[in-house]
Amino acid sequence: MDNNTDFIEKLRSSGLRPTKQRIRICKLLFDRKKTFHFTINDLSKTLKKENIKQISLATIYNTVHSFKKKGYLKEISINREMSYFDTNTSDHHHFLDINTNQLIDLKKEDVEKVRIKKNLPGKKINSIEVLVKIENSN
Amino acid sequence: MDNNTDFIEKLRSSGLRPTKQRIRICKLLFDRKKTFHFTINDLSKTLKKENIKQISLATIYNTVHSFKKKGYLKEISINREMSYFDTNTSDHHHFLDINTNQLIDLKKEDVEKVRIKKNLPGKKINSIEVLVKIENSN
DNA sequence: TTATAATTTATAATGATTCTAAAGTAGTGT
DNA sequence: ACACTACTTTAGAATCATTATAAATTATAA
Ligand SMILES: [Mn+2]
Ligand SMILES: [Mn+2]
Ligand SMILES: [Zn+2]
Ligand SMILES: [Zn+2]
Repeated sequence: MDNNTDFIEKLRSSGLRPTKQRIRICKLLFDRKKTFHFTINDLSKTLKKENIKQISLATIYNTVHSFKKKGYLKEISINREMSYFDTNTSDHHHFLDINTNQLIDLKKEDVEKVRIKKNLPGKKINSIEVLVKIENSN
Repeated sequence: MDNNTDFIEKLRSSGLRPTKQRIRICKLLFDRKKTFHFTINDLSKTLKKENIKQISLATIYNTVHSFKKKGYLKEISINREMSYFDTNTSDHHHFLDINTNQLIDLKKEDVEKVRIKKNLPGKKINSIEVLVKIENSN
């Protein structure tokens, strides 16, 4: 369980001044036992519900993108309508439930290592992303 | 090499009236030896270059989405900024060259079958998409 | 040929994201 | 504590891809 000092350190270490807005965002994102997936819209609504004065959208976007750049968040883009951020920054794949639009982590051991047999001269692999769409089986 | 009659048949068989706009789009998309990837923007620019009277953007969007719904095109969404359509409607995966933003087909034999070991009760797999990002290796 | 429904088109609306520039704040040095 | 400066926040405007609208055009069938 992190405390403010940890967040301040986290922000500082990535070149961001610890403002109260950024610390509130840190609390929401990183003060948890488990990692999770969220959209900017989710985050913005949660921040609004916390009564206090609301944080401007621009600050939310800027902060989330800074965290992404610093590697504290990963972005999982599904399509033009759906983009999730992920507090799990390890290398992993996802289920996408197309009935609920929920993203679910696949652990390393849940997916057999993906082997690519094709190789393009002058190019190397940067990353491999697997998205498994699931639906109700009824 | 298809001819107009084939396109008219293709349109008819999917419940679309063969208008000259749709036939021009068919020609561009399907009158080729090899399948390819394109964006709406690519398609729109190509259509503009063909001197003749240009086709409205709304018609381009509507037609492409109809073809997608009918299964004549697949959509490969990379992120909010990049969405490709694919005239290769078979089940296949992709390289994305992050230096050029080019999408490249991976054939079935280029990717070892992806095995998912996790299983959620009440859910079944709808599709598995693998995106392999590549970059200059120099 | 005429009637009807489908289609095309120009244009407006939408909505997520980014930009702007004015007001506020954190860090630094005194 | 105070003042200075650079960084940050904010509301609102701008952007841009996509979708909606509704009037004019066209394909089809009687
Ligand atoms: Mn983004
Ligand atoms: Mn689409
Ligand atoms: Zn995840
Ligand atoms: Zn393809």
